[in-house]
Amino acid sequence: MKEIVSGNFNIADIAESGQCFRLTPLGRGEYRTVANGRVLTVSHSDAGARLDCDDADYEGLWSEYFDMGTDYSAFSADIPKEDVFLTKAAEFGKGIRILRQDPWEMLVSFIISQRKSIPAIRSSIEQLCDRYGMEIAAGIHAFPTPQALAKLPLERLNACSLGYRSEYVSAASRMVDGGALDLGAIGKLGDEELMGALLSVRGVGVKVAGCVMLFGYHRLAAFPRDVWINRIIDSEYGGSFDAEPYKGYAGVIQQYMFYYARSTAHRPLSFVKACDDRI
DNA sequence: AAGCAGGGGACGT
DNA sequence: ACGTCCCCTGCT
Repeated sequence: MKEIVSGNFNIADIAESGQCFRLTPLGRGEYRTVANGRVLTVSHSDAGARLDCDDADYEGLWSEYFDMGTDYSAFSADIPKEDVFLTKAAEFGKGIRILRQDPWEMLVSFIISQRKSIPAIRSSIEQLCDRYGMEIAAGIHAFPTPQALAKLPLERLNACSLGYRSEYVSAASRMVDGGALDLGAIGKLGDEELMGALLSVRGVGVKVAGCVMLFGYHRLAAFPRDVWINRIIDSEYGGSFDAEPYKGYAGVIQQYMFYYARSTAHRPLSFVKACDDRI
């Protein structure tokens, strides 16, 4: 058991921020994540969060995964007070951290995400993992390897509700498995070049590539624009938002905007009220 | 039960 | 730059 004392670590905020699909609520404020070929249970504590792991695993594995080396309070401190929306959004989402997730898992997950709602994305990914991922604990499976997916006939992928995305996932798997796309090597490229390399994958456009950069390669300058972000830019910023002032951590700003907008829109009134109470 | 909102990219022009 | 097609899931 490892307790993390930080005002900038809230596992519920992280789970709802749209960056991960395998961090799931177990009830009673507990969450389970599957990453690094391991399973981890995380719960709230008064001071921050409680991780169900020992010191060695924390130091060797989870500290990195939860990006504990980054000071998130510094980001919100930089937001100008005149930007009322962003100031509120950052306060609301202050428990968000950008997880350091696996590039391969992010690539496939965000290819699948296109034209799907978050519950639908989660469902597809769970089916893929349950059927083709290695069992790492009772009933819990790791994300499938490129090799495992590369050899599947399209019908197997279709059966996981991938729809027209099956061909994209299959092709990407074969690219990575065959060495045509080296996810480790492109991680050494600069932001522009990395974007270019990701865009060369069929089924990957600017938005998906941005998500892979931000969540799989921890390129905090990436600012993926999805329908929620565009909606905010329209309603709060008159149709154009300049992420330039936040260069270096625009992706963190994106997360605050996304999480705040989704939490206040189309939710039960009780939830919205609870949100207001926190500000 | 049935109707409907939700969600990016490829490709052709 | 813009229009069209892809076509199913989860929620109400």
